[in-house]
Amino acid sequence: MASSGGNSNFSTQFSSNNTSFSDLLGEGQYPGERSGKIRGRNGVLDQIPRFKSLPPQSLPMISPPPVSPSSYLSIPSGLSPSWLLDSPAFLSTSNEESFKRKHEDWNMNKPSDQTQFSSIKSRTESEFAPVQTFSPEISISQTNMQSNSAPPSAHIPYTQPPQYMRENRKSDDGYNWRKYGQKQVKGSENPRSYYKCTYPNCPTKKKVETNLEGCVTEIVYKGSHNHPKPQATRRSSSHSIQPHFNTNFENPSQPNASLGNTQMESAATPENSSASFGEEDFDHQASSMSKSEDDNENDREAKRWRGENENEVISANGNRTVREPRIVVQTTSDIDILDDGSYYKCTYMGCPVRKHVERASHDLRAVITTYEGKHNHDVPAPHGSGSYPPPVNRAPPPPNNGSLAIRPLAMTNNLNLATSYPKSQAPYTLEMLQSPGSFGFSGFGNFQDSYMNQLQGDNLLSKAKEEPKDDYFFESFLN
DNA sequence: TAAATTTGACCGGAA
DNA sequence: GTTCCGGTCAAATTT
Repeated sequence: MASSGGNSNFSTQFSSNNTSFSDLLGEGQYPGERSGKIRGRNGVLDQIPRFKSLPPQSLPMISPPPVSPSSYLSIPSGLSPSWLLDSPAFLSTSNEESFKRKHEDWNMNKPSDQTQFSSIKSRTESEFAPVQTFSPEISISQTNMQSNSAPPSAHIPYTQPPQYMRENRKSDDGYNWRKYGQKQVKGSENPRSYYKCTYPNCPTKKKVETNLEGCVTEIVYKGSHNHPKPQATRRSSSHSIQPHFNTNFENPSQPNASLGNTQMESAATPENSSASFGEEDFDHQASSMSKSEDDNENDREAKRWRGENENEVISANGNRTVREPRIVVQTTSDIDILDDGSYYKCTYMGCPVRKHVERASHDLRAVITTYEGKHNHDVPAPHGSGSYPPPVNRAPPPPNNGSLAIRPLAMTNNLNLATSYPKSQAPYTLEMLQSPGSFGFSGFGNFQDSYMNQLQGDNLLSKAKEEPKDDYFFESFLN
């Protein structure tokens, strides 16, 4: 996916510096890597985190702290990116010393008044730590941003400072997970991590597969929690606030489906409803949405206890695979749908499809999506999947082995295809659902209808509502 | 010292 | 019976 592009950007931008890699590595230690010794899976990875600690000197304005704020921060609506850029923590520093100082500032110098930024800062430290804790779309977007102007920020795989991992133990799904194993699955370059719910006697497990960039590509849940979600999920004092630039199309009423934490499982767990507006600072911003959020939260909580979740799919063997809330951002021409006023058009070259999304007058949560034309191409391939623009004739999806897993559309680096495509042209992830044996209960057709209805309902409402903001947000960064 | 992660080894099911 | 491979265990490591 973005690995090719991202890495190439990485190397390109990096080599463009006169500073050698080793110079940049210097004596600096990776924040959080106290010993300076990185236990990597291979030599390359061993070096990566060091680079993360020392941004190239010629990096532009957003000289990334352990993690590039632009990468990990989700900025709430109403919070201008330029405001962030103007904030002290975003002031450029060009050497290690200043970088460290800045990082310390982030850690130490809390503003006297708990501003929005302080909340963001706190969030950044604790949850947007240098881990790949975001939706793959974000990663891709990040890559795209890099390709345009942004620095080769911290979006580098694998190596997480352990203390950050600690903080990530409790993912944003609200449950506590303990990693008990990791495997390199054959046939996939993506390592798979195994987690258990730490709640006593809770049998729930999950497998989290991440790509080489550390982005979660698949999460499979096994079993159900036999306990309520631990408290203090939504109002986490330690994590302060989670100001998210919400593009959670799956749950439009969630202003803040949290990203971050355990890899990006937070955004991908069944309880991605763990919207985490926590601090007063953001309450007012969230207030307009909080009620519906709470209502939905209650509903989701009820579903949780019934073993239901609007974002999950239950396979024949009982596994639950969770659709991740899409964080989809348009940053380059590598998009499939462009905002065209209240209209959207497919960006595939020569594709005439346009869609019109309008809000239903009788129900503000419903939208009416009208497609004009028909796609003359297949679903765009994931970024870095080998070819882009997407080939018209793409290899069929891998066979479903019964453990139904909907791979995040994340890799697609575009608008959520599931929501972008007319029902008849749903991406293969949905087609997978239809494959014989891939689903173990009857009435799947209804499920799919429901699923699609949801996608074309709630999600599109959100999308229609959020896309322009996404554009504006990143354009603000790029300009 | 406790708690959590890492990672090589082991186990068991499937081919 | 053998091999492969996913899943799990548990000692070592880290913080």
